[in-house]
Amino acid sequence: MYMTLHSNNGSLTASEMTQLSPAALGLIAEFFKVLSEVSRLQIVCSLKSGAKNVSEIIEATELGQANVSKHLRILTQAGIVSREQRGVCVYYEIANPILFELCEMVCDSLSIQITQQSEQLEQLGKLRRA
Amino acid sequence: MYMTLHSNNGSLTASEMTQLSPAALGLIAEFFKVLSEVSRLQIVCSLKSGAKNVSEIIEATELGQANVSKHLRILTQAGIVSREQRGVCVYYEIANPILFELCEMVCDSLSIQITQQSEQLEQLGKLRRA
DNA sequence: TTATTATATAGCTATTTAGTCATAAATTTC
DNA sequence: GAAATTTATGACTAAATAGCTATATAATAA
Repeated sequence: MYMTLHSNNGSLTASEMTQLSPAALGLIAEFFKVLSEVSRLQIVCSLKSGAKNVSEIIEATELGQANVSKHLRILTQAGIVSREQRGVCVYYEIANPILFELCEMVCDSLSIQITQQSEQLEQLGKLRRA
Repeated sequence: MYMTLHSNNGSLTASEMTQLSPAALGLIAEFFKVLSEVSRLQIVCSLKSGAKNVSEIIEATELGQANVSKHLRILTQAGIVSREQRGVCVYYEIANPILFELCEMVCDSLSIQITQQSEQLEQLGKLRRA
C-alpha cells in the first residue's frame, strides 16, 4: 500500500516517507523544481521584505518583464506566492513561508559540506607538503 | 554586501537569507534541482532503509541500469548519498539526512494546500447547490 | 474615445537533460 | 587467461524550459 500526500490528516512522518507513492513523489519533485531556478529564488527573496508589484520585482531582480511574469505564474501555481490585483498593478506576496525554512536548511547543509570539503582539501595540502 | 554560504560559521538565519548572493542562490537552486526528479527521489527513498548496491537499487526502483548509474553520480556529487566499493559491488547510502526533513516539510505543506483547495471546492459546490 | 501604463501571453531559439543502447572498465570466478 | 558479473560512460534522441521579442489584454487618465 502506498501512502498518499493527504493520508493521516496531512501529516507524514519521516518513517512513512519510505512508502510514498510515485504520484506523491511527483508532487514533491514538482515543488522542488519550482525552487530550482535562480531567477525564481531571486524573485522569492525580493518578496521577503513584503508584497511587491511586478514592476517592483523587475526592478529588484533586474530580470526581463516577460520572464518575471512567467516565473510569477509558476510560483503562484505552486502556491508559493499569492496574487492580488490593485488597480492596474498586481501585487505578489509570499504565501508559503515554509520556503525560507527550506532554504535555510539547505544553506546550513551546503555550508557544512563546503566547510568539510575545504577542511579535507586543507588536510590534503598538509599531506602534500609533508 | 552579499552573504555567502559559509559566512557566520555555516549558519544563516532566515532574515539573512534576503541578501543571499546570486552565487549562493545558484548553489541552493542546484541542490533543489537534484531533488526535482522523481527517479532520484525514488532512489533516495529506496535507500531510506539502509545502504544498497546498484543492482539492489535497480530492483527496488525498476529503473534502467545506465539511468540509475547516472542519477547516483548526480546524487553523490550533490553530497546527498555516499559511495563505497565492496568488491565488485558499489554500495550507496544516504549521506545527508536533511533530505527527509525537507521532503517531510514539503509533504506537509502540499497536504495543507491540497486540503485547503478541496475545502474551497467543497464550499463552491455548496454555493452552487444553494 | 484615445492614450498610457502595467501585466500577461504567444511564438521562437538555444540549452539542458532524462532515458536508452552499446560499450568500456573493474572485479571475481573458473 | 577467459568468462561472467557489476558498474560506469559515451553517443544519441526526445522533451522540457529559460529567456527574448512582439503583441495582447486590462485598467486608468486625459
